[in-house]
Amino acid sequence: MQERRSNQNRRQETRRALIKAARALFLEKGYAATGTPEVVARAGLTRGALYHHFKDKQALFLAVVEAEAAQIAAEIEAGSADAQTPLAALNDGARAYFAAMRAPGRIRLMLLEGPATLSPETMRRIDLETGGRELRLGIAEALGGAATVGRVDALADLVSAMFDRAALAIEGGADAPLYEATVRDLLAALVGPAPGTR
Amino acid sequence: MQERRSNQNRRQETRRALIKAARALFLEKGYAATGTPEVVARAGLTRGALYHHFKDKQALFLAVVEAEAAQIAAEIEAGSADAQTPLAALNDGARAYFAAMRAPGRIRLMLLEGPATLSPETMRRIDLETGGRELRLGIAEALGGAATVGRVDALADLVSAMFDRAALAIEGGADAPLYEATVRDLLAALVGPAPGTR
DNA sequence: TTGCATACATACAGCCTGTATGTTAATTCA
DNA sequence: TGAATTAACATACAGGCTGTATGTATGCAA
Repeated sequence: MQERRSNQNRRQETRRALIKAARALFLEKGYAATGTPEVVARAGLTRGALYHHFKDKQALFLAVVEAEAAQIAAEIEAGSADAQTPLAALNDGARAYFAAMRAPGRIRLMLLEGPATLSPETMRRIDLETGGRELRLGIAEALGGAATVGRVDALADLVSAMFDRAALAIEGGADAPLYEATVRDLLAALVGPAPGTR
Repeated sequence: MQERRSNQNRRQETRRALIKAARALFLEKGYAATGTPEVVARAGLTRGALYHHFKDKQALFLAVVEAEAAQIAAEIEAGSADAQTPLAALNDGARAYFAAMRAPGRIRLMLLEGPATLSPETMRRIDLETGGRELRLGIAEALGGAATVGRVDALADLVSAMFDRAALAIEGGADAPLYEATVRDLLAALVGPAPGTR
């Protein structure tokens, strides 16, 4: 009664099982507190399989973070698809981002351990490959082409930092509506110092 | 030929030696890559001494981070002491902060591993106990009492996040003048949407 | 000076990571 | 089709690190 599986399928399934198990544990206990023996036990495999598919524990962590980033990006896109104006899209995106970041463990994974363990550059790359473009485009559009590319990038980076900090503060028990409103106001002030936003 | 030292002095000196050695290694190689054997070797002590003075490796790390925060706060205060207006003080403070963060390893220590290893709440507490008040006061003053306390806190937090991200980006090779200018403009827009800043 | 507490040093147990080696199943190729 | 090769794992091992338990000497207090 042996299951007959192609190597390709086998490989794919094993990788997924490892990433899934690791994701659950990294979200629950964090990177350092999660041992590879625990991961493979949960996946019903052995450490041999893990180190066959991933160079080291960090590579597994990277795979988990990339998958999570894609998931978060999808949630944000779903939440900001039908906005009328660029500013509205930014606001909807911000709301969706905060909602997505409420998932347990995500903040530690994506905002704390990710940068510390993988490097900010890696996180930035992942962000740009997944959801970060949206923000950059939104800001560029909202600024109406009145800014250089470099400036848009810098602004998007700084705004993204504010989003992250707001999410962090909210998880830490801060006044969520206050932070979200403050972010909204900053966005409005930043993007269009013209209309009567105040 | 025995040195005759009081227990109080002995204790103080040992603690300092441990923190100094740990600081050097944490700055150079990071928290996870630094082992306690290496720390005590550098300090000319043994692990027994370390675990006598600190509950665990994290407690030593906390001591290092607190000391470093105090040092950074001092550098910032020295660099922004003689500003004329609140906005000028904020700008000088920002400049001094960026300068302070250029010290090798500081960004990893204070912005990456600190939050990840100790928790953002702890880092926030340390920040408020050392340099963070300055920023809050500066923003409150610049806003001219037109905002609630909670709002000032949130704003200060978000602005501080921008500072951090800018420092991070600059260390990562980003265009430093561009980032610093963008931060300055954001500060100006935030504080006084009145003057002809553009 | 006698007894206790403090400041360390030494020794040990447990865990974890990464690698080396072994085994089985799939794929390739003659 | 069947032998050889390689991929996909499992098992076993070495080294290092953390935290604790235990031992020792020195300061301190009565």
